[in-house]
Amino acid sequence: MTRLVLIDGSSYLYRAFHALPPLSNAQGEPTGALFGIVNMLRAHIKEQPEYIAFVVDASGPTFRDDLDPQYKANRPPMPDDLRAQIEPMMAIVQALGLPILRVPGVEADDVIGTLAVQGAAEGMTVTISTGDKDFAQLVRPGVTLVNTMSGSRLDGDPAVIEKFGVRADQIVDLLSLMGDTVDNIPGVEKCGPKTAAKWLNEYGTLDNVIANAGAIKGKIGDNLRAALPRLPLNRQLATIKTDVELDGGPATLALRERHVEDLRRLYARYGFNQALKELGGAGDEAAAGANDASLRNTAAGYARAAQPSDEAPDPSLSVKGDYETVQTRERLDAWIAMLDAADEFAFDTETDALDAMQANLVGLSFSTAPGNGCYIPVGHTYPGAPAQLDLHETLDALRPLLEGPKHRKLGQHGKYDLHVLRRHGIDVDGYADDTMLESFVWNSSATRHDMDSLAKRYLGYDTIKFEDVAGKGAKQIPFSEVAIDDATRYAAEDADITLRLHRVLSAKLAEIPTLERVYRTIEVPLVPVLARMEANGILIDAEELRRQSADLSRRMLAAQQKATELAGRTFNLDSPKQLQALLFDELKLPALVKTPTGQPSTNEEALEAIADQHELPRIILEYRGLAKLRSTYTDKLPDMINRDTGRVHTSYHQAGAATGRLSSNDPNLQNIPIRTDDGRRIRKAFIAPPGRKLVACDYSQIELRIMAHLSEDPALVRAFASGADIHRATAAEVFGKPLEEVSGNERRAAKAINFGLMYGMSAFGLAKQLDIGRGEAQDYIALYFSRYPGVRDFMERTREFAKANGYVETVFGRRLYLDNIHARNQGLRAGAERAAINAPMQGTAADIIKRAMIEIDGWIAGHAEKAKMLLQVHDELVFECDAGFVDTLIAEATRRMSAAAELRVPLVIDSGVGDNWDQAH
DNA sequence: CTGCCGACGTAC
DNA sequence: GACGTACGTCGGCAGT
Repeated sequence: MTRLVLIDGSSYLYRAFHALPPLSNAQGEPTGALFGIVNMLRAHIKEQPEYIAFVVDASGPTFRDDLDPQYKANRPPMPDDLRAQIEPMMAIVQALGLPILRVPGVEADDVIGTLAVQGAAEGMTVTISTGDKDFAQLVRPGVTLVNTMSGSRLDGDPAVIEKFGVRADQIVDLLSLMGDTVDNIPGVEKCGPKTAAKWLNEYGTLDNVIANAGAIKGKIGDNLRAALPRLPLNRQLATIKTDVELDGGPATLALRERHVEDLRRLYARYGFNQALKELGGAGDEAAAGANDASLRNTAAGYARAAQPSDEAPDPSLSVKGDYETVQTRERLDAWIAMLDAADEFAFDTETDALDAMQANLVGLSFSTAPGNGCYIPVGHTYPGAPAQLDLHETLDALRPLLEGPKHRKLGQHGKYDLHVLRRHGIDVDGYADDTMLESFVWNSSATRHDMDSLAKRYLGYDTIKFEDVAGKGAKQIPFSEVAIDDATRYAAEDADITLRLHRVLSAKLAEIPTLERVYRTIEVPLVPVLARMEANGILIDAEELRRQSADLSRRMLAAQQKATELAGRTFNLDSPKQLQALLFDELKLPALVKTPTGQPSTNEEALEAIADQHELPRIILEYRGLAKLRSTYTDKLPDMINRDTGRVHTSYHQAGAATGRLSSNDPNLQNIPIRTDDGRRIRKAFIAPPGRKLVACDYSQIELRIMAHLSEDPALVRAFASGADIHRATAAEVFGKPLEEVSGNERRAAKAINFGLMYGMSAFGLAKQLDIGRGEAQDYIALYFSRYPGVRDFMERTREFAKANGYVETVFGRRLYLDNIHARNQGLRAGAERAAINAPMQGTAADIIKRAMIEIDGWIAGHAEKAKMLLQVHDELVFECDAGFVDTLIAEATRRMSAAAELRVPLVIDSGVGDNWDQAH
């Protein structure tokens, strides 16, 4: 078979630049992207293809620019550090003997497409080497796609379908629907790969999707219809040409002799020592293809890496690793020696369950350098599983490394591993970096910070997925039953990739000192604090909840019977759809509120609006309230009690909310009811054990205080300084009367304005909130701004900052990027502006309480028997402590909470004590 | 039976 | 179109 390799130089250059750390040579010239490219090229040459070409874009416009002036219009200019690597790259490609193709007026994509089709037609085996997914459209018999950076390979329709959900011949249609933000091609709003694939699987082709656009329901259907005129153009832009006029065909692209002296000079200049070493046997073809020994887990590899004086290990971040399964005491000791010699290493644990408070350890993995890694199985139990090291012996041997602060430990979501290890007797110290948190601080707007997503985003690397080794759904097996070879590939890769990610992300954070500081002084120290709070858990009175459930059930049944009677038939009160049919079709009640999808809503507001016309809406509201409490709280919480501890252990998600807030899940203890009497009763079931008390300390009006601080509004700052009830003071200010003459209604209005402002509320929203006219609401707001002009200026400044910079920041420098701040879509843009106004306040509050938690945790460590921190609810901390320690705890905790930030207004803490959480308020 | 999404409602 | 940030439950539906 004759082989033809077509290398997409432009895509690799960009991807290598962004995936690799900003390396430089001894002269300070940037070499990161170059390094990735050279490794990729050497891998291809090693295969000795007969024909090969390195294809790059020529400068100047192409036919796509003629089709759409906006094409690639929002591409940022090439970074200088990347531009500087182009000439050296071309020189090395030349010296390696690769034909370079650069065709004016034609994009590299189209050159590659044309040559691929010609090559396949001539019977060649064609490999397209690229980092660009768009090329999947060219996969066909004889044409394979590879990405050496991620190791992925598409060699036929089954592989394409697995990756994209459609056949290769449908890829263009898929891309047309999705659009491409990088190339500035607008697709169907909200239509990603999943939706596009779904449509194509249903209708086959883009033309058929267009023909049936009327049949697609919902908002996404509207989006599709709105995009229809654009789609044919998208298809033209997305289609890679296969019929470009070229001077020569594939047969003119023979791999030439390499120029050893040039290579030697170039490799030396850019510090590619490994490649240089392989040149040693000049003319020896085998040497050129030898694997990079420093990346392999040979005994020699360990010895080299174990020498601190040795040069840094090969920093390639984009190759597949080579991993060892550690099954003997000798190999364990060898790894321990290597870990001990490293300043920092990445670790990961594998367990048999997702719940860190229940999971058993199945194995551990470690990595000390990109590409290396080991997996130490200690708990695989399937029939025929090979002998493994003893769990306790292994942990004891690793204990000095893990429990000492000497080595910097890196993890991805390490809080989980800290829990697992603690429950197996290892108290980790020196947990120094967490890639999930690095990613979160770097860009909190990104929704996913899991390792698979980060590897893809920052390394262009496709990781082995959990389901690849353990299956999914009903067929999923616990990790303890995964074959050890599979487990090693998966688990050691986790540690390896964590380490590589850290190299990339820590370099990024270092570029922005405020972010680095948020990460280093807030997020990283918070990890063990949260782990301790989660481990503490809170005691639940299950009997009390059962009684409440029974009471709720009784009242639900009564409501249900009444509802059936009123409706004249049975129906499911839990079904908005059935409710909608009953209320608006059968009973002909007016549908005054619509859901976001345009359906008549049956939500609280809608039912309240028609409650004076029929008895049923009121009954449904009654039922809803009861059902919510029972299903979400009184029935569920008793099930969440941990069998071993007898307590409920929530899990705090540290990278969950873009503003920097924590979130809580399994169960969510940050939304336990408090506003209604029925709901509030649930808090009576959160209790302290005999002889102990629950203490709750909360920041009084912290976000409004932050608004006063940020806006520097004199009247608002003065109001807080005076210690007055802030809503009353606002009412007095706005309505122009003494504090004591403010009516209840005026205070309520002022409170609504205060809160509404922080959320970017409009007059429309305020009117709805207060059930007043829109004009009246507008008057209130105008009056408010005339009294607090600093607040209006602050809001305007914040919007302007967001528009100019694309992000807003907290007092401590945490950033929130606002992707939609320049959106064409008015609704999206307005939403981003509201988020911009809210985030500095919500985010600063989050920073402050996190700082307080770290300080309090440090103090409480010396009193661990007497007091424990249990819960955080955004502006509140809940503790459990000995009855005789309450006063000390309140004094010490409130002092630290107040001192967590120096603002222009005081930070006031309210506190309460009780036998349960209700009393403690 | 499983997985996903919309609707709804709880918290701060 | 109109109030920011979360999470959990349920019904409904598509697919296995």
